[in-house]
Amino acid sequence: MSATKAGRPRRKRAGQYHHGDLRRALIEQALRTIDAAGADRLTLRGVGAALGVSRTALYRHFADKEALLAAVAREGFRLLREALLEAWERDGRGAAGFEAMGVAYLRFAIDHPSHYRVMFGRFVESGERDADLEAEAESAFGALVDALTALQRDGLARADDPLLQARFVWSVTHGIAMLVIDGRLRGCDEDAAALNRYTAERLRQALSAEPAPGANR
Amino acid sequence: MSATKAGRPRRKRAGQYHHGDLRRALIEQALRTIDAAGADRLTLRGVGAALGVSRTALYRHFADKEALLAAVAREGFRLLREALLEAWERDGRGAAGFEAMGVAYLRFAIDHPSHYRVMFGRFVESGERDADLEAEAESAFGALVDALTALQRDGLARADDPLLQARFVWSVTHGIAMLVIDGRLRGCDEDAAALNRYTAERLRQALSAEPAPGANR
DNA sequence: ACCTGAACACCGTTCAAGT
DNA sequence: ACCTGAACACCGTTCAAGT
Repeated sequence: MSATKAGRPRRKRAGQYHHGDLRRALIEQALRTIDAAGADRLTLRGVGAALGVSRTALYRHFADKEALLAAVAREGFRLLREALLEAWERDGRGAAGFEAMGVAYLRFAIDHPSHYRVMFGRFVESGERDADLEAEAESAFGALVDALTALQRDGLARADDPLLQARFVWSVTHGIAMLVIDGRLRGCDEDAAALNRYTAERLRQALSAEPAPGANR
Repeated sequence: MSATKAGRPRRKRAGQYHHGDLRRALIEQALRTIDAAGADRLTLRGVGAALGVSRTALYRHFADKEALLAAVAREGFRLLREALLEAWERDGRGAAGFEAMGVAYLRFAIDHPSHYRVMFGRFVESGERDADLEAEAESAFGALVDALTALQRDGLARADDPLLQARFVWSVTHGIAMLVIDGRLRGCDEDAAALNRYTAERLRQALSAEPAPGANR
């Protein structure tokens, strides 16, 4: 729109570095590359080139490649949390909403397998972890804890430690997500659907108030 | 011992390439590096140097770096399968043996987190997968299917499709393993132990023959 | 402040050449 | 057959210099 945007697109004008938020643009470009080709194929030089920016411009906003990946992972947990909350609330904050959360979780992993992989499996040996990333992951996990607490209040789930219960549920869901995006279920669609159905049943049984005989409480 | 081993250790003797099985040595060296520093830190040049061999010698035995990693992953599934079978048989091929398998699985993941990570999470975008690796992974999974089949025969588990049931159990265990080695459980030891205990209980409940009323079968 | 361009120390992989 | 050494096309990262 503005006159300063005119001129040859390949040519850099003096004083015209980059439009508004380069940091944001870097994250989004990295995410595009990761979704399209996987995190292994991500190069800082490629990200810069795609944005028409020098390959060292990135270092003004990120300490190194790991920091960029941490930002991408953080963005993933933010999107995941939003998807979980949306599903939970849309389907009535009850048993149906809880199952919808599970579906939304798997959908996220299946739709963005490379992004999902960056969110986990990083920082094994790094020792130090990004505090913001940690907080965002905890926040997404919190959506699950809150849902289970609500279910317990309404007598729809065993009255166990919600944190422990949430970790168990997360383990199951994360495990399925990994098996699916690793392609370890052969007849992909059908097998995955069957596993989802079976798991939902088993989870219902595992979390229901114990009906077994002999328990005095 | 032999006279040919004498001489300067840094100096290469003419005609003395490498002792017996270089392929095996390459896998084991790669595994050492991965266990010590993580798969990200693995370089082919480093592996060659550690073995006193040129950095291109590797290409006589592996097509590329990915192929070496596939061999390392395959070795992992072999070791995992052995650990699972050993636990299952040692503890009596029953309910106790089944729980021992779970413990052995988590022990493997915790003792070799980087190796465990290489076994999963690879080959997202590669398309083609190593057939031998696939077979070894299937074989390890088979140990779980066999155990569940035996439990069902003895009336110790619901009579569901063993394959589906095994996938569910694997998902849970894999999910926990990932949470633990990602360091997502804060008070590492204590929290992990509590989660293991809780999960074992929930799994018992989820796999027990359904005691719910109203079922006519 | 933010960005650039050259430079450095690495990679994986290829290939003609040695034994 | 198996291994070597030089070479190629890449990386991430640093840094003095520009505006």
